[in-house]
Amino acid sequence: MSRQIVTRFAPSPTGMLHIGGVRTALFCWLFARRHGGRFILRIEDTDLSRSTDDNIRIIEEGMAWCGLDWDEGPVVGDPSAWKGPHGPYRQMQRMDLYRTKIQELLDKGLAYRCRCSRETIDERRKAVEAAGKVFQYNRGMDAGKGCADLGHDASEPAAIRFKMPTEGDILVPDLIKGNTRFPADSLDDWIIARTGDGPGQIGVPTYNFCVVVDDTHMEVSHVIRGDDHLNNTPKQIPLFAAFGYDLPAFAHVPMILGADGAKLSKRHGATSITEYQALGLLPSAVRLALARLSWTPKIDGRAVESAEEELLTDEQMIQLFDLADCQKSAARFDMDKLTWLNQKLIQRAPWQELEPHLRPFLPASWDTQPEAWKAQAIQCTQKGKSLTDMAEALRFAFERPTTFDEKAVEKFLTPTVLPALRDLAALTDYSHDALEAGFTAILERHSLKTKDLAQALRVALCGRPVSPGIYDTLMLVGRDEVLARLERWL
RNA sequence: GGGGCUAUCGUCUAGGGGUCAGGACACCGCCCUUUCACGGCGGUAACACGGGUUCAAAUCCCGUUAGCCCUACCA
Repeated sequence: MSRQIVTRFAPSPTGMLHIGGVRTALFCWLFARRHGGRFILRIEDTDLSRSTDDNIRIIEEGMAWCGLDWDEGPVVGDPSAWKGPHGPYRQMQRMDLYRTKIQELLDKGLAYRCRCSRETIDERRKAVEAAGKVFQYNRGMDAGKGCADLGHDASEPAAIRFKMPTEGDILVPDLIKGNTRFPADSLDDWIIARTGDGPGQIGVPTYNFCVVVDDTHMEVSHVIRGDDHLNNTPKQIPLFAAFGYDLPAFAHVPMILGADGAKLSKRHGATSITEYQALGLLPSAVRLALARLSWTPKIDGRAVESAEEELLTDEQMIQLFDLADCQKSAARFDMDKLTWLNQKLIQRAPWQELEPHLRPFLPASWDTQPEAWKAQAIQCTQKGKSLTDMAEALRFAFERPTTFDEKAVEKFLTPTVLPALRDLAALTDYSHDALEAGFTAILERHSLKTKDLAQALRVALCGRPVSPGIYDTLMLVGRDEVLARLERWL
């Protein structure tokens, strides 16, 4: 009987929800969904000095906006509530478990109390480095100088260190990177719990300790995380062994770099998911773009081969997702590709589906418009690259222009078209067909080309020579308002 | 400094001994056109470097270089 597939995304609430984190979460989510498993959101808030409730909320909201729903994890807006059988899902609320497990290690002699102060360690580090060596606690030149063999009791505050193996290699099996060997002597006895507040107290455990305990107790089958954690894995593996835990499968996914190949940071533009939302991107486009960095979907064993095949739905992504088709190397973030994906997804979405995403970018009066009007407004602007483009393209429908493109006025609102404009005011039926028929008749009467009248109208109605199809423009503005806007030119 | 990961068009990538090294985005050109766009068609463009192994290397091996990660009582 095989274990159920369980993945988890375990962000630290020390800042915005980074786009790289979202990608990791997306892979975890896709993998869980692909295998009918469970996806856990766990908050790693053991860094007391940097974690905040605000940041936890930002993570939850960002995940929700991206459509990355979790089966187990915190309940949005209620710090003391959670869903799932393995809670709580905030590490600071799991201290009792950690302390029990640390005591267990202490009792078995697999960990020890360390009373070395930061100052003394700094001194020893300097000495070792002065000799041109690498400082490692209780290794090499530092061997025997620390607390490893002193058997300190709990009478004084102490940090807890884990006894790491000193010989051989530690093998890290990985579904993406393959097998990697780390020499045991490149790792030292690391701290699993910070110095406690007083004698007998065990302080807040550190990340590398909590992940091992939590991943096991939450029955995580596949640890999918950024490859910046690959180097942490050989520290964690002996800990799994010390507890007698089974090893989960590991999959370290490559980092996302900025366009210049450097670590993705603010100077590359948007890094937090909230910024992508504000840019007018569809969550589905963000998901696809992120998924396609370092992952090549294979359809019948063949990589996608056309623009059409690039446009995968969530269902297809879930169906196709396979860690074996993931790249080992880091990928640069490509805003152009995201923009293109966004445009294509906007184009093919039913207007009703687009409406809730578009609404935040439109004036409040949008809500009072009739459904048919909304449908038309959306459909005739669905060629835009983003929701913000669409909103901008619809401005004319909400506000009377206050300024006019001078060059355009000069070029299109010529004395020869004004009589045609006057005739147009006589049209009363604003259905598409009637407008077209009326238009054609007016053009013939005044020997004008479509372009002449259409452009003149655009400038008079919108202030600039750019708008949706001219009949759409007229219909969206509405007859009364068309007449009002035309008045100043006649 | 030590340890680890990585390396095909500008970008994301396919390809894993014999391919004209394929696709997508971007870019350029042409066409369509009531504006802006959309759309259609076509084009430019890559195996980091140096050694091996082999009849044959982008592909396998070694080295170099470069980038990234870890080396915290951060995660």
